[in-house]
Amino acid sequence: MKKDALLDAAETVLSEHGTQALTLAAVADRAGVSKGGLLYHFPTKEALVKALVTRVIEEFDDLIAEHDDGSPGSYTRAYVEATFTVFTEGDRTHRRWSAITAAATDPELAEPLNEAMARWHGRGRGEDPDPVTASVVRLAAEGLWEVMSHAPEVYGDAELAALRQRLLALLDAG
Amino acid sequence: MKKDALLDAAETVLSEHGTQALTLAAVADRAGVSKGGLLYHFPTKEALVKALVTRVIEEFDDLIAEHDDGSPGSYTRAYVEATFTVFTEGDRTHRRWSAITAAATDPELAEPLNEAMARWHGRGRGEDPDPVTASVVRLAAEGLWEVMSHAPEVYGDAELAALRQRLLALLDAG
DNA sequence: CCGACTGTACCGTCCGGTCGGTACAGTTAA
DNA sequence: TTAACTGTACCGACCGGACGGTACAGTCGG
Repeated sequence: MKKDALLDAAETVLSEHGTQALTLAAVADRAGVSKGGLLYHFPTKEALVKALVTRVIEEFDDLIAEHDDGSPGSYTRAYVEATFTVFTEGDRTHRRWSAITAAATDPELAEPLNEAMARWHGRGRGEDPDPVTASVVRLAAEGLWEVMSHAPEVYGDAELAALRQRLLALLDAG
Repeated sequence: MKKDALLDAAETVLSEHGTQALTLAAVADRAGVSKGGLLYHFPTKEALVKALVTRVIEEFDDLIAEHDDGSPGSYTRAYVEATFTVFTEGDRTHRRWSAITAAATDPELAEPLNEAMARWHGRGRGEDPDPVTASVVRLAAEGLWEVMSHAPEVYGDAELAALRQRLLALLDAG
């Protein structure tokens, strides 16, 4: 779909030049389209950003689902695996994510993000054997996003691997 | 100092109306000062935001220091305590923090924040007995910021208390 | 011909930053 | 004593540019 190409362009602009560079003109330019053309598909900038956010959330949900075999307690494990998949992919998936969430700080733009957060970290889901341990593990994965966004030099490949192993081990021990 | 009053005003605007409401006019208005008066103290908006960020970082550093008794492995424990202090304070300290970090997504504005992140999560600091466990615990604390900002309903007082206890227990067991 | 789609010219607003000026509290010096 | 001068704090009108959004004329495949 053409919309996806436009969203791709928006993501590129965002991750290359930051939040305040995300203008309709810049996105249209990047997509090889005029501003009018862009506005035809996304009637407003808010619509564009909202689409950006929801797409990225869907992507991550899919990634979780790929690792979730439905067994009890499998969700938290899948969440961990999905997170580390993003960071070990040579692809800058996590740059995209960080840039997008940064762009969605304003009022209702964050709404889909808040909803996703509540879903990802909500308790009462997979009837974890040890819910507190599961929370700790999920929170650590969440925190990793933050640290990798602001100080990627802190965790190299080796540390990431050790971290992943430890988080999974915690789930097994719980 | 007058500058602190201006920063207070900026924080108020930020946490009440979000990032894009942070205009020089709004801050000046909130502080009961004209735009010119505000610009006198902070020659540019970037200077204002940077001051905002560094002040909040200092505050958190102080909070950590309050809980750090210097004993081996004490830093990570202090980091956890500082984090939970912020969330259990009736004060909306964490709203302020979230709002400010959200405002500092752009290029060099995030620099002090990145430096702080690297410091807070950098290994090789307190010669932790079990560095991986310490990392997990710090990351979980970090993740808590994110979750509390976007979905505060997920963790109530009871869950927070349980979480805190568990994180400290992990450090003892490590 | 028709509707999906594109391009361009333009508008209004908002916002960061500039600038000339004011008020006033010292300080100096005749 | 007082007039000239200086530095600090602050004011508010204004400017220039950017940016979101609109209007509208065109294009092109079916």
